[in-house]
Amino acid sequence: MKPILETDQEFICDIQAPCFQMLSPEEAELVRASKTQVLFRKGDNLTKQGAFASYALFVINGLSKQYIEGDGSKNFNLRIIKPGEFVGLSAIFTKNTFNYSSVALTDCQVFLVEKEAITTVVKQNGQFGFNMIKRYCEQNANLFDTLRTVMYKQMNGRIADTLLYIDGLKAENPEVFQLLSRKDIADFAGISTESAVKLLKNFEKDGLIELHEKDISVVNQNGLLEISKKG
Amino acid sequence: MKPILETDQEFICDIQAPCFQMLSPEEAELVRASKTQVLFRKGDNLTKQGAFASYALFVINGLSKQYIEGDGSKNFNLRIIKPGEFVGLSAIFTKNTFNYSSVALTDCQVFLVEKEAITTVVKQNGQFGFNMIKRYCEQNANLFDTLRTVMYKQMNGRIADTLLYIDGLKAENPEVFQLLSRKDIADFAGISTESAVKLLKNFEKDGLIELHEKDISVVNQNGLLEISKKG
DNA sequence: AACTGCGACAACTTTTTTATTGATTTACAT
DNA sequence: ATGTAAATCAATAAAAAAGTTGTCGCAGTT
Repeated sequence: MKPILETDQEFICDIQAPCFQMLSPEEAELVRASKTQVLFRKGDNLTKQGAFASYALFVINGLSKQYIEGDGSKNFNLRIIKPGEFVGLSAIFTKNTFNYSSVALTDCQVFLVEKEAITTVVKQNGQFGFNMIKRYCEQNANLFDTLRTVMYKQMNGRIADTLLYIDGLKAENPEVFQLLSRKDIADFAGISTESAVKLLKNFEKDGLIELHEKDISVVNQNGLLEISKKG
Repeated sequence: MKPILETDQEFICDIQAPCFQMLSPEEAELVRASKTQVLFRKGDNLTKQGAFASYALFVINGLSKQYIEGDGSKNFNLRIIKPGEFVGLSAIFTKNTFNYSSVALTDCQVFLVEKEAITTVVKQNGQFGFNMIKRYCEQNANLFDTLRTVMYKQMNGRIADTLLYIDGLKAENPEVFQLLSRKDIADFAGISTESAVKLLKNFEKDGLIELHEKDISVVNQNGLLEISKKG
């Protein structure tokens, strides 16, 4: 009888991603030894806000969304996680719980790498550490932008930001809008679902975007940038 | 500004569950110090098969289901997890990955307790260890039963087993059937959804059960037991 | 070869979820 | 007080998921 596979080990049996290319053979071996590969199905949680985190996740393929949970069921979407990105890095060096949740928008093949392996390698390999820091900085900058948006902009500016952000992912992932509901878009903008629907219609009427079922095309990017700037 | 709570710390601020009553004040303190409380919303994964496990979960309230994932999207449901039960114990003493997934059927308030705290307490406190072993044994026995069912029984017997199992939870959780889809029931019995639907209809026709929307009442328990025995 | 048990597929119905729209209310800012 | 931004509510429409049913075919049994 064929044993039931916990993860599809054959699918990607080694560390191909560019981010791991700079590791020495020994370091690669260390990571390899303390990693496991998991297939998260569409809808599965990659991380749960508040749960203990003894590892970081590295996405090989598939898209997921990262969000913070508030009271009630009001979530705020932070970003779309793309292949080649880490999730849960923050849990490694500081807090030992995840400070956000994330959920797979499509099936996702993911490496889990234990904390110790990452910290060891970072300490040994400056280039790898540098990359890690760079990722942190980018995330940080994005968080500041998000915070600014939430604090100072109103509906129009927020949804414009959201549309520009997601549209920016469309080149690599043409299907990205199809994966998101109106509620998801609203949760990115931090507004109510109904408001999001109405604003999208307005934007379409104003010739800024086009709505085809769930897909959205940005027609007038400068117009959206304008609205984003006005706030 | 009110800080965003990661978990509802106020909701249950101490360890009330009977299972923790036997701990000495120091032991309780150890557990308390290395625990965190998380609200898993309906549909959230409590555990993901194959992911690293550095903690066990203790369910305070809410129901969830535990299942193993195969290839494709064929899941096999193992059990309903009730308040007062542990999830992921197996990951603590042996393997450091979860060997099953579980998902919240209702919102679930859950303690996560770090591995080390549990092992320490078990080593110190024989009574607590004894309880832990007892839980293991029960789970083990259930797994053997399940295995037997899967190996030797056919559809009728399997679905009878499933109905008897879930019906047994109804006293404490009258709504349990409403939380399960026909696919869920099929996945407990290890048969196709369509077969499950047909068999349920047959059982109703034969006066063994009654179907009201999603709820199911066992009318003739002995009949089901009979079918279960016949296999 | 005929039979049995059961999954797979297809067509269809029902239920649930998501999306949409207008009307109303709340909360600030002026 | 008045106006504006945006959430909430309620009603409906549309889309997606779940449930149902009949038919077929495969794999083992007899």
